[in-house]
Amino acid sequence: MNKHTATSADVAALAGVSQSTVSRSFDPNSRISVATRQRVFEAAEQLGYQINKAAQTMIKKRSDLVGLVTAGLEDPFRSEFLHKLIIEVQNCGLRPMVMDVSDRETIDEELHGLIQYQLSGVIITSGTPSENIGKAFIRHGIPVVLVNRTEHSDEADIVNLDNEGAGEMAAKAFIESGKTNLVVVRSKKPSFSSVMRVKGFLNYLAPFLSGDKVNATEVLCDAGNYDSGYQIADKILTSQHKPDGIFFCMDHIACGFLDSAKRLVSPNEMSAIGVIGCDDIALASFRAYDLTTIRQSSSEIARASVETLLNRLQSPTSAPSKQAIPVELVYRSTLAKPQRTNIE
Amino acid sequence: MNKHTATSADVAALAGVSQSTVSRSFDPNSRISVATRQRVFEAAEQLGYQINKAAQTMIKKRSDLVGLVTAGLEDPFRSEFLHKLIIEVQNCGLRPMVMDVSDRETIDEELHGLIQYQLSGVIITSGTPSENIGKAFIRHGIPVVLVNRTEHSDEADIVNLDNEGAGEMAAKAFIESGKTNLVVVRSKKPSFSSVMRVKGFLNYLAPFLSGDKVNATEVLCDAGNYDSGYQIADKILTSQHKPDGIFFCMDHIACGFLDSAKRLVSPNEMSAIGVIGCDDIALASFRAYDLTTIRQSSSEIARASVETLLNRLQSPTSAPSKQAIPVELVYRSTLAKPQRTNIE
DNA sequence: TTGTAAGCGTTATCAC
DNA sequence: GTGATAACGCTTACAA
Repeated sequence: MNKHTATSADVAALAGVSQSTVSRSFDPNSRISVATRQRVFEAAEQLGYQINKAAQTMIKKRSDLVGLVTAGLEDPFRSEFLHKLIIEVQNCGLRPMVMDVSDRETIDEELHGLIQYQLSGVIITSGTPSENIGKAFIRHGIPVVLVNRTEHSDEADIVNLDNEGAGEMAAKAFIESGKTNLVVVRSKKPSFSSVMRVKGFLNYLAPFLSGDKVNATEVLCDAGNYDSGYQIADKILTSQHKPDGIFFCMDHIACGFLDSAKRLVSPNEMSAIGVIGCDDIALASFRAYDLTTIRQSSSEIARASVETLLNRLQSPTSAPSKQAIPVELVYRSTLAKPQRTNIE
Repeated sequence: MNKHTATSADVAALAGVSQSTVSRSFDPNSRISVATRQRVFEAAEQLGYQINKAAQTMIKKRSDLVGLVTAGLEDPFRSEFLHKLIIEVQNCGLRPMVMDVSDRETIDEELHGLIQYQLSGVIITSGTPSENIGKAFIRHGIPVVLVNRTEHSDEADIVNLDNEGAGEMAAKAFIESGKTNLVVVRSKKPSFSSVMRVKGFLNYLAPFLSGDKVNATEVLCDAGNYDSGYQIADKILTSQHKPDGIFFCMDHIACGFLDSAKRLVSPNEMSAIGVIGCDDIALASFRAYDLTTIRQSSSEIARASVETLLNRLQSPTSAPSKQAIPVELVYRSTLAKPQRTNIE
């Protein structure tokens, strides 16, 4: 019907009130007589009026958009995490604006462009963007939450998984199961998570290694995906010194390995080799794999990330927070839960 | 340094030009002397100036945001598709604002809220939103692209997969392989894609069915996921009349079925049963499954969807378009490519 | 090519 | 509780 979209002035005219009264009617905190608000709402309804967010943003100097910076969405864990983030952001009345920075030359430049949108905040879940870009946001008054990216920042809030704890947990599980010849596999390209996971793994093992009873090797595969796991199996299973416990920094790599292993060693032999993955993606629980793994709760991180952002919006000047979300060992068939522990 | 974010006026002051000259300098279509533009850019750089999108949107009456309406992101095909959409939207200088409408009571109401953002367009990939909501967008001048949702709309542009073609293709492959006792499995809850896939499957089979040589049964499983496929295997493989060809409307269901089948029938027996999935998600090519399937190119649909939107933005009044993206049969080990066809 | 000035549709600050 | 009125930062005629 109406050529142009209705504005608050149109509503005001129809309701027979001033434009500012219309504005107030849509603000729950404004005290307005019930009758007036009622009349305004009816007029608004009739005209199909919707607040113009651009105008609102201009005056409030803040939109209700939250930037979600991601990369590598082909990794199911990341994509699951993004999904959870989207839900969480929505649930608190904000709008997720997603930015994928995979394979981008000019990441920092493009990210800089987000400043134009007067975002309520930015949640950075990719390792790619430089440190500087976070600072640029903060300089423009846009809160930044760094997820699983770094140990420390004196400006941005931090939410991490307990990556190191995950590594330790895997190492502990192997030791408790009496495994002595251990391998830890991560992608060649170092990511914050994988490096910390390996670190935790080796740290836990350190005292055992010196006793010479246990040894541990770090193996690098090409990438963090199924195919790399498939390939790396040759290297691991045909070595002279076959391991009896393998920790993969990502479930996907572990699954590739498991499929590949079926060609290389007998089921019987394979059953003697403990395998632990990391993330607990959906695939890990499929019967074809039934992978023992360290569960990272994507919902928990998402919840914590958004909560952190909301806290920051409430108290913009408080000191940056930092938290690590705990992880959990899920026993499945690739490493059975030991009946009794071998160590105390 | 500067307390407040720099505006074009600040830049103008520093560059010694008028505010409108600054504005023009950032518009590639404006003709401005090289020297002036240079001077403006330097001043902008120095002040860390960024265009304020809210102000820009207000005057242009259109933001560069595109609404991506999704649901069921736990389905890997959907999540992969969303990923591709995000990339495509980014690549044409627009910004994806994602809205997940899964498990939402008040979908239409919430979607209505998107009107507030002066979106450049909305791409609806979920079946949940009602027809009306699309009309509401269009009434407000926001172009709508419907993806895999419906056969017809006289206002919105449509991009579909060739779902019916996919079903036909599967049926044809079975017939060519000499399979005669066929089953088609879809999720209990009807979705546009699965219903059309089944329709295509049965349509192609119709002439053979009447000859009584071939028969086909439709089986419903609980949901469109791995577990439902796992469960449905019992029903299918323990029936008196075991099928020799099964078409699953989603790869995920097929994979669950395949894992479950390993418990129920011997590998030898299983090798006589042809299985075809649909979508060609990453999982389908894993060695554990190596599933013959109908590939739907998520990149292609994403590309087509965004292209459709851009076309619409260029010519707002042209008649709504409709296209179907072709699909492709990928032979893997669950149904081998026949050497010669049995029919002409 | 550049400057001046008039909006765009809200919210916020005053009066009343 | 309500109504004027002044921003907010940009684009775009219109003038020069």
